Order: sequence, then C-alpha cells, then structure tokens
Amino acid sequence: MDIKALRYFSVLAEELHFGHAAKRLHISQPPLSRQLGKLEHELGVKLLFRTKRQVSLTPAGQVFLDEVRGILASVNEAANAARRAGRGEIGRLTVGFFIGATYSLLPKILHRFQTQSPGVRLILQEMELTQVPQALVSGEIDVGILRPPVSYSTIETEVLLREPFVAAVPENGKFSSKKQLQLKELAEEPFVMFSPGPSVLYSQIMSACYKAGFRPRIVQEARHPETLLGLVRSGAGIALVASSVQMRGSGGGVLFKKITGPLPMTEIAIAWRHKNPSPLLLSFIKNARSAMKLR
Amino acid sequence: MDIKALRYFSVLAEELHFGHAAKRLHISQPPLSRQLGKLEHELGVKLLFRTKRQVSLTPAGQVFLDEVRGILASVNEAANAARRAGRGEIGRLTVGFFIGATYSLLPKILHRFQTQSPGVRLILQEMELTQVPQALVSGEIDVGILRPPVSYSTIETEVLLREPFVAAVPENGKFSSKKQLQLKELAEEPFVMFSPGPSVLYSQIMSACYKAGFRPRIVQEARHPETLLGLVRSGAGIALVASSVQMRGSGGGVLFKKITGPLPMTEIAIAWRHKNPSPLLLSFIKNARSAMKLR
DNA sequence: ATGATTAATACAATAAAAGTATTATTGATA
DNA sequence: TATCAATAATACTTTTATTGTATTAATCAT
Repeated sequence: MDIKALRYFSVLAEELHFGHAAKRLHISQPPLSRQLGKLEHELGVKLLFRTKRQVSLTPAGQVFLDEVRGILASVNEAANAARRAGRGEIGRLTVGFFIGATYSLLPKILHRFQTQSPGVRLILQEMELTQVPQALVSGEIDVGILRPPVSYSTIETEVLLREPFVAAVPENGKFSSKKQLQLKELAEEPFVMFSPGPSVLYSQIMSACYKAGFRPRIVQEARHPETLLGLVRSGAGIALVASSVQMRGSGGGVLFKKITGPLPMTEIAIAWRHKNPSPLLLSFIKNARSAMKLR
Repeated sequence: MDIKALRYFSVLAEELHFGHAAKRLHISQPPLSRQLGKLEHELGVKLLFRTKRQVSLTPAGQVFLDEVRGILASVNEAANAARRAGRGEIGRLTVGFFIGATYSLLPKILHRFQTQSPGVRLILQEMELTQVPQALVSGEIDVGILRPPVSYSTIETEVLLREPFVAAVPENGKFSSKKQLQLKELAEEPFVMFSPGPSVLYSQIMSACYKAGFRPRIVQEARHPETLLGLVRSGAGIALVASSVQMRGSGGGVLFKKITGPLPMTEIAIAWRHKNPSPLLLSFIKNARSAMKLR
C-alpha cells in the first residue's frame, strides 16, 4: 500500500468524481481509476460504489477514509517532527553537572535554553565533578558542565566562565570589617578546604597560596561549598571559594571578601563528546556560549 | 513519501545494518541505501549516521522512527477496519421502528445482533408506522421495522412475524371467566380501536369483523396499544390487539382472550432500500430472519 | 600494510505508473 | 424511443521509478 494511493483515495472521497479528483491531483483520470482499483483489490473491499453516473462511499470506504485522514495527518506530522528534530528544536538532552555550576551558571543557561527551545526536554543530573567526563564517555549524559581540565581525548570542552576566588570569613571574625584582603594576610589562618580528590579547586588554591609565600594550615576538608560555608560560619576557619558561591548567600553568618593581587581564576566549562554532535547539542552549546557572553 | 520507504526505514532502524535489513526485506542492499537516501532528501534531514563501519540513528531519526512505527501500525489497522467494515462487522446502522415492534420482536433481534456483532453501533428511532417507509427513502434510517404493505418500489420488505389478534377485555367484565371467544360474540360490545390513519390494524380488524357478520361499534380511538389497553382497563370497551402486546402485561386490569375461528393474522416486516445494501445491512437482515425463525 | 567488511555508486534490466485514445454504460433530453 | 452527454473503465504505449548485479571507496582489525 502506498501513501500516494491513500492521498488519491482521500481526494476522491471528497470529490466523489474521478475526473474532478484527477484534476485536483494533477493526473489524468485513468490512473486514478486503476490506483483505486488496486487499493480495493489489496484491501479486498470495495471502497466506492460507482456507476457510470455517480460515485459514493461504501461503509467500508467511510471507515477507511476516517483512518486514512488520520494517517495522512500523521505522515505530515512525522515529517515535520523529524525536520524540527533535525534543527534541534525538539528532542531530549541529558545534562550532567557538578554542584558548583548550580550557583549561577546553570540557572542562566537553562532558563535561556528553555525559553528558546521549549520543545526540548532537558534531563538534569547532578554528579561529582570527576564523574562528569566519565558520564559523558559512557553516554549517560549528552553534555556536561565541569571544571577543566578533562583528560579524555573524545571529549571537547569550552570555557564558559572564568571567576576569581573570594575569601569566606566568619561574620564576627577579625576580617569582618575589611573590604578586601591580600592573600598573604591569610597565612596564619586555619583553612577549611575542598577535598583534594574530586575538585580541581584544591590544587588551584594550594598553588595560589604557595605563590603568595605560605602553605595553608588545613583544619578540615569538605566536598561541597555549602559544607565549607557551614564550617566557616561555625568558626572552624576561613575558606577560599569561587566567586559565584556568593550568589547563594548561604543564609548569613559568613562574609565574602575580595582578594587583591594576582590570584588564579577558576573555570567552568561545557563539555561534550566530540563525535557526531546532534543539532540539539550544538544548539545547547551555542545557547550556553551566548548566555554567558552576556556578562 | 512511500509507505514502503517507511517500512524500509523502520527495519533499518532495528537492524542498524544495511545488509541485514535488506535481507529481512527481501531486497538487495543498494535499493535500501537509495530508498533511505531518497527519504532523507525528501525530509531534508539525516535519519541515520552511517560510516562504512557502523550505522546509528540520529536524533531526528529517533523522532521519526517513533512516528513511523505509529503510522505503520495505523495503516494495518486502517486496512483491517476497512475489511471488517466490508464484512459488516463494524459500522453504524440506524433502525426505525413503530411502537408495536417493541413488544417482542425488536428486543429479540437487537439482543441477538449485538451479541453477534458487538462492533456495530445501532441507533434506534421510534416513529409512526407510516413514517417508517418515508424515513427509509429519505435515508434517515437504514432499516425499518413495520407492518406491510409498503407502497414504495425502492423498498424491499420481508415478513418476520405473523401473529393473531387477541381480545383485550376488562378484568371484571362479562368475558373475564372465558378461556376463549368467538369474534361474533363481540358484535354488541363497545370497541376501542386503533386510529384509521397510521396503523393498518384498523382496516384489518374492521374487515375481520365484517366477515364475522357485524360492524363494530367504535366508542374511542387511540394510536398506541398502551392507550387502548388503558381504555379497556377503565371499562370504555374491549379491543382487538396483536398477540405480542400480551408480552407487556400492561400492569393488570386487562385480560387477553384467544379468538377462535378464522381471523386474519397481522404481520411485522423488516424493510430496507433495495439498492446497494451494505454488508452490515445484509448481516442485520440475516440476523433478524434467523432470530424470528427461532419460534 | 593488508584484508575483510560494508555503505555508496554506476549501469542495465525490470516493474510500475502515467498518459492518450477508446469503449461501455447510464441518465437526460428531444 | 432514440440520441446525446457524461463518465468510469479498459487497451495500449510511453515514461518514470525501482530493483539487481557488479563495482567502488572507506574504515576497522589484524
């Protein structure tokens, strides 16, 4: 059975006249007769009563017509859906991200993307920073938000955000009145610090301190910035955190102080499998790029 | 776009291998490549990534595949629905009938038909006996239940039921103790009678009485048997009604007496437009015929 | 590097569809 | 009642589309 034949039948059922229907279909009348005959033969059912003088739908034809209209509509829809998917306008994309991305970057990107591509279903998965590249390689996620570097050659990354560290100090501590600090002022302070394993921040902060001429005294470690802030609030020590953490405010008890002088920036990047990027993925990357270019 | 191409794509999406898919489709590999290429060209979207080494669905292909599976299923369903409609197994049939058919004949026919053809939607319309043939001719109903004769040449009828008249007498009247009556015993009785217009029963009863040697004294007329029975109950007179009216019992107050001797039977027939009977109609007629043959 | 695998391409053969001309049937009209 | 006009079906030819066979080109594994 051929969609063309279904179209012929559909038009014929509207016109109930072979000549007129043929004209509408831009073919001559005999092929129409033959195609309908073939269709009926294939179905084993007469779809149209036809005398030489008038044509009308049989009950079977009426039933078939209802179905055929649905099918023809579906065919158009299927084609359109495929085209839209081809342009990345619909589909589903799984995004894996580490906790640090939730402070400022992710909300901006997601909001913009959902506004621009409402047909796309985004699936969000928070995970440890180190797991993001693995999840990408395994195909568990389609796009990752992480801190570089990434050691897989099949993964491409692009930095979206470059942010300085700030010092998080207790509200009533000795630094509370200062507007800004020099890094070496913190040399004698007890540090609460990201765990060395999952986050690159550990090594970035350590090397920054070395350059400032001291080796920080680490009194406690934590994996999540929220936990670090909690420790600072409780007076366990001071912490260096990425600037965007300020966004969350963390509910008071902690002050953030800008650090003067040379201090490495930390980066957040978007990452994806280099091979065969889908249009949707490309559209997401582009969106992320321009969302972050805004400031 | 061709259903054949959709089938090709669907199989190809399952196999993800042109050679294997072609084998399953009983064609060679090149036509498959070309058909897919054509389909993609038509859609303007790549449906499959294909290197020389591996084939996989693009996001657009995934979306299209979901749609195509639905379409292929619909096509099969449409074909089956048309075939079933062709055999009269599904569809809709409008039945017009006069009140007298509701006592015994219609319930039997309908019950049997609904059991046998559960896919058919029956639409029932009660109407005056005289309107049934008109409704048939106008196409308002597809099949009628009526009392012959019918004067339209385009209408065919077939008698389903032949039933005698019985006398309906008041419960406490002078005939209440009798088992049966002779028609001429009723010669002096007041009659309540069907109206001459809509029902053939009037003339049938009148001519029966003439043959029995009297002209009935009609004290009241009514169009519906229920009304006649009400009049009998109230003592207005006696009535002759079709035997099947007994089925309704009519809630007491009335006794039915068999009438001995020659008495015309009255008939109920099924009627339909002679031209182009649908399979459903034929199936309904056949059903009615055998439902009434049972007794 | 070499060979096996596999999708695409070239070209010929086959099949299907469409077009033109004609026929047969049926209402309408004179 | 005969004739005409309308119209779906059929016959036959031409055109178009599809398939098959043979071959090519690219890629992965050894």
